[in-house]
Amino acid sequence: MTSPSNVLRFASQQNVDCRACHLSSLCLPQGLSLEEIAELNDIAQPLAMLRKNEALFLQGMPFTSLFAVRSGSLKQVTTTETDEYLVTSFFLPGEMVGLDAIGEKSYPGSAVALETTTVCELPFERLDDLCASLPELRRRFHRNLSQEVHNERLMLRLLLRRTADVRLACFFFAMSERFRRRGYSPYRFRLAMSRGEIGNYLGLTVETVSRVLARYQQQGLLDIHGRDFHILDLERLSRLTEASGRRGAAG
Amino acid sequence: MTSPSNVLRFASQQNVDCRACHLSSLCLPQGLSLEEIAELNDIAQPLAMLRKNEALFLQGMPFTSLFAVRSGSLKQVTTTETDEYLVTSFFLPGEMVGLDAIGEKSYPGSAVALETTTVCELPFERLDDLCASLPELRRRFHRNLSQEVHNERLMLRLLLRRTADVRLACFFFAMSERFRRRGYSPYRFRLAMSRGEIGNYLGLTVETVSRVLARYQQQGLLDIHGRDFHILDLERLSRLTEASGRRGAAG
DNA sequence: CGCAGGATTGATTTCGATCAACTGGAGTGG
DNA sequence: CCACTCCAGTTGATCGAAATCAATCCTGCG
Repeated sequence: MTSPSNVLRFASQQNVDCRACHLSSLCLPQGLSLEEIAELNDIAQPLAMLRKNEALFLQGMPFTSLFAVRSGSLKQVTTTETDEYLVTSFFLPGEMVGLDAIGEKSYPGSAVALETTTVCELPFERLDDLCASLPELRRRFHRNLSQEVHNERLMLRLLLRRTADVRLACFFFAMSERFRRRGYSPYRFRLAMSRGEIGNYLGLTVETVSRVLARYQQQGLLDIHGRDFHILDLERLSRLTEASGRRGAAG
Repeated sequence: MTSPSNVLRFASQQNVDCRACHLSSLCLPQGLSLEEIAELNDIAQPLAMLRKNEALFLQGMPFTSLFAVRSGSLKQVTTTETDEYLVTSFFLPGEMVGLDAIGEKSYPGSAVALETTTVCELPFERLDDLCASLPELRRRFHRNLSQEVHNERLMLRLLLRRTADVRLACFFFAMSERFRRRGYSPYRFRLAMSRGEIGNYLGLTVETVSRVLARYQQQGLLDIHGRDFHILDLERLSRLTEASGRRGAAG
């Protein structure tokens, strides 16, 4: 249980132009006018840099900003009242961190870098103001939030009634899609998280993750070397994903 | 698998005043000024009435409105590509239906009445416009959406690593809280959904639900008669809720 | 009264957690 | 440079929780 050592060390020496944040690669600004994007960029803060195990924010810190991942990756973890350590999300480049904090006064979990990671900050106060004047942004923003609700709900509800095999297939398929959407190869990628973190995220033990991966490897579905994954048969993986669960039934 | 027979029959004969919707009992308007609430009420449509198994909207229908439950209750069900029937939520009086549709062009699931149910409609178009002019409403609204993300995420992620016992304890505890928050007794309530629907919602089979309930009954935790539930020992129920799960581990 | 669908109870099986031992690579220091 | 340690990952054996299969038992309802 490696607790994050430091918090949010801004690389303030490199006073990067806001546009370096490449907000345009985020889903939020799609469909906005150039002027609107410019306005949005204006509120974005310079890049911040995190090293492995450093936290972008800690659970319970007052909510002030959303963050866009520029490079690297993070996990979000929540510690429950019963001292359970739950990995609730992973964030890849181009994705938005902190959406689930908007309603709260404070962040509901800690965002911890899985490797060297850069992010840019979007002060929520200003984003909120901007929403008032830019209807398209507001709509985009609502859509983003809402899809988050929807995805999580369906995803987890499906996971709930899936075997370990299928859960992992879903995980890799989803990861593949996320890489594809951002313009990376959907077939080959490196995931910075450990087996334990994947297991935690999916509600499985390390041992089970390891065993299932071994089986996949031996079936020629994936080629795995440490944390480098190579999807050999995406088609079959996708079919596995759809294998119907076993639990629960009618309505 | 009882498929909803009809769709959305408005009781247009009873042309109720908007205020009858009692929007004030929803969480949304809390903290708004009287004027703001009035404006919000102005966009609310008259009551609609649904009989058991009638749908408020069907999965795939174009998204137009949110709905506030006035009396009765509903389930939301999603049919996946693999023809699985998933109960994704239950809605009680005072709660908001359709939040997870906001981002989409269409409703991601069908809302079906579990019993005779009345709702009032909030056309989203107008709510959205209103958000532009009422910052407090906008904030409220964001908060609502975001909490939905957060709750779902945590709830399901916990469920994922809980035994059947604990899942059901969570379910009843949550229900109890929801009734309490709306001013009803947190100890005695009738739930219109079947065992099968509860099981589906929690990712358990009917048999397991039945067995666990039997155990609870015999342990003097709940008193159960059909669909009437009487929580005898809320304290113990709450403690059960916190019993740490078994799956997954470190990070 | 009889029937249908929901609910309960029992027997068996299977999946994945748990416990435990071991491997291998990266980092450390003598 | 090699021994040692440490931790992530793998592999094996066992056990328990819940699904599955299979009868009933209610209970409201036409």
